[in-house]
Amino acid sequence: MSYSVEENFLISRSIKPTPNRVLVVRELLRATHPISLGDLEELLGYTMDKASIFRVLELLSEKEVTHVIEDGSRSLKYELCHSEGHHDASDQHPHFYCERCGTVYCLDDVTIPAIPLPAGYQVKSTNFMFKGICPKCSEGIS
Amino acid sequence: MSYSVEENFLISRSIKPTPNRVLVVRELLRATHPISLGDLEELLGYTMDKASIFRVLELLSEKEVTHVIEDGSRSLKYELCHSEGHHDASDQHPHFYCERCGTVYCLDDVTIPAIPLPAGYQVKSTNFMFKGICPKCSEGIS
DNA sequence: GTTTATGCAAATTCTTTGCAATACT
DNA sequence: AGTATTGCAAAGAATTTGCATAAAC
Repeated sequence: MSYSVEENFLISRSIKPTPNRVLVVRELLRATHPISLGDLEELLGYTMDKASIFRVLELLSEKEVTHVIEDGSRSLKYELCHSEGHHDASDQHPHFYCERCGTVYCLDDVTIPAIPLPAGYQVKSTNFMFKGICPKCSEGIS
Repeated sequence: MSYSVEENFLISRSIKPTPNRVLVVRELLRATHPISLGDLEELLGYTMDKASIFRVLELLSEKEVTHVIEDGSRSLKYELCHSEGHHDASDQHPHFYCERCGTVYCLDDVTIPAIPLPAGYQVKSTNFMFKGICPKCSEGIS
């Protein structure tokens, strides 16, 4: 008996793969953009209660498996970290929020140079957001 | 008859200085950190309705006189732009959100190097946030 | 049998709007 | 008079919690 991709994903991060967690992780793995709790409800066909989705996302964030993205819309968006298990420099790619279509793009290829802060600030995480119009909306395609 | 600092501030930005606007701007000018609508209510001794505060903040944001800061707390925070009238590079200083005391620091002295994005992204504004523990909380002073 | 996970309902919190009353020009 | 501003009340929207049931171990 073998595990599914989602189960492996969870087990490798020391999280018990319950049915709801598997479903949520499946959507997060599929997603090409950060998605909100409401997006997940919709993607799952409103078969899972939002409190349950909330608790899965809460757990994934606690375990540092997801990033939480604030993009200026009212709702938080989530995406899986690229690194395994912990936030690190490779996760600190910036995001781009399209003010027209609302999509959040992960600018994976954009590296943020090291930015020295004044003494005393202990940085745990970063959130770099660009806002404007995305390529698709610029072209009028989307 | 001369104008107050707050009135001058508003007039120079083509905003009519009503009593509420003057009071809100006074607090924003005094503030050393970005503050929320709730903070303003408290600072004003709950003499101004939150809907009124909201509309002043809305107007100031429309006129690009304030920045809106998302720091991971549930509430938006506001600060006056440093430049006059328009967002520009000098406003793009990063912020630091202290996860312990909730304070948002403006890292004015920290300059973000120019970060080239892939073709097609039209950047209108940026929001760079560091999160962690601030110097005061690190020392156990605050 | 105890712990963990889930769904339902509702509470919380923050933001935003409708509308009547007031103030300004 | 007519427009703009304000306060009060309530609506909206998203997040979070309490609790009872169901599942897992």
